[in-house]
Amino acid sequence: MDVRTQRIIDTAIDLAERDGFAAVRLRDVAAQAEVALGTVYRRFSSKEDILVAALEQEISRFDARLRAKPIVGDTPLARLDAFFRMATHGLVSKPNLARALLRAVACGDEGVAERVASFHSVMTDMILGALHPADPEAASEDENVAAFILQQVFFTSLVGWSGGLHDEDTITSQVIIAAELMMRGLGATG
Amino acid sequence: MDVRTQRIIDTAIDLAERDGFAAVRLRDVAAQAEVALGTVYRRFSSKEDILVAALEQEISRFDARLRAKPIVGDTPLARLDAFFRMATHGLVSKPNLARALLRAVACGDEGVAERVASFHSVMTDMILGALHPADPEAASEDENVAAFILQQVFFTSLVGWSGGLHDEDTITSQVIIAAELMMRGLGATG
DNA sequence: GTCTCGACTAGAACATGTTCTAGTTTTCCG
DNA sequence: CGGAAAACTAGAACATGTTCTAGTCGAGAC
Repeated sequence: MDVRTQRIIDTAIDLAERDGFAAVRLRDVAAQAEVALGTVYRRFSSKEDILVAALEQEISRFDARLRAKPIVGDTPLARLDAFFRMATHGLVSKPNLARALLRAVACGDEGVAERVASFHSVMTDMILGALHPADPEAASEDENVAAFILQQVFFTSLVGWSGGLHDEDTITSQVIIAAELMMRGLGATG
Repeated sequence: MDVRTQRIIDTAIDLAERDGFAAVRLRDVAAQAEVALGTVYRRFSSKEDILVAALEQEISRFDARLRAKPIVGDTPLARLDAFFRMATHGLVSKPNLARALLRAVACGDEGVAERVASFHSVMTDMILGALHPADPEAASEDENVAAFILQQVFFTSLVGWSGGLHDEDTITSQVIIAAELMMRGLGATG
C-alpha cells in the first residue's frame, strides 16, 4: 500500500475515532495526512470510500489477532459466544469509529458495495472458523447458511446499537439467541 | 398531521422515488411543497428525519394493505414466504425510494433511532401476524425472538440489495432460509 | 382595535463534500 | 541527460445540508 494512501486511511481512522463521522472532514484529512485535497480524491472516490478502506484495515487486524489467538470453547455455541463477544467488544471500544464505519457501509453507494460484500464473506469465514476451529472447510451447507445469517443479525444489531437503541451486551445476546435457535435447527436434521 | 408537514413528506417521497437520496435536495423539497426552507427545518431536524417520517408513512400504508387483505397460506412458512415476498416487492418496486429510506434509517443519527425502533417493532408484529393470522397474541416467546431475528435478516438483506449485491429474489430467499432454519429449531423443542 | 407572540417567508450566510484549474514536481522511457 | 506523462500542490469554485436574519402575517389576549 502506497504510503500516502496509508496516511490518509490512518488519519481518517484517527479523526473518526476521536469525534465520529462528521469529524472526518476531508480538508482535515488532507491536512493531517500532509497531502492535497485533490490527492485524497485521486486515491478515493468519496468520504465513504475512505471509511470502507479503514474498515477493511480494521477487519484484517482483527483477523490477525484471531489467527494469533484462536477462539477456544467446548461447544460450537460457546465458541460463537466468545467470537461475537470479542468482535463486538473490538468495535464498541471505539464507539465513534465504529459508528462512522457502519454509516459508511450502509450508505448504499455503488462502488462501495463490492467491498462490503467482501466484508460479509470475511465475517462469515471467521464465524465458520469459530464453529470448526480445527478445519473451517468442514462446515456443512446449513452451517454456511447459518453463519451468513448470524453475520446479518450481527450487522443489524450493530446498526441498532449505533443509533443508541441498545448496549453492547444486547448486541451479543441477540446474535447468540439467533445462533442458539439455529443450532437447534441444525441439530434437528443434520 | 399538519398539511404543510404532509406536503413536505409527500414531496420528499416524490423526489426520492424519481431520483434517489441525492435528489431530495431540501431547497427543492421546500419549493415543491410550497414552503420556505426555514419551515422545513422547523418541522424536521434533518434530511434523514424527513425520510424516516416518509418511511413511517409508507409502512403504515403497507400495514393497511395487509389488514385489508391478510396473508393466506397453509403453513407458517408459507405465510412468512408470502409476507416477505409482498414486503420485498413493495419496497423494490420503488427502488430509488427504498434505497433512500434505507440510507436514512442506517445513518445512525441520535433523534432518528427511536423512530427506527418503532419500525422494528411494527415489522416484528407484522411477522407475528403472518405466523398466527387468527391470533397474533398467541406467539410463543421463541417465536417473538425468531420474528425479531427475521426482521434483522430482512434489513441486512435489503441493505445488500441496495448496494447492488443481489436482486429481489435473493432478499426473499435469504429471509426464508433463515425462517426455515429457525422453524426447525422451534419444532425441535416447542 | 391594538398588542404581542409565534410561525412563516425570502434570502443571505456558512460548512463541508466534491470538482476543477493552473502550475510544479516526480517518474520513467529512450 | 531530455522530454513526455502522470501525480502532486494550493487554492478557487460549486453544490447542497444547515443556520441565521430581517421582515411579514395571523391568531389570540386584553
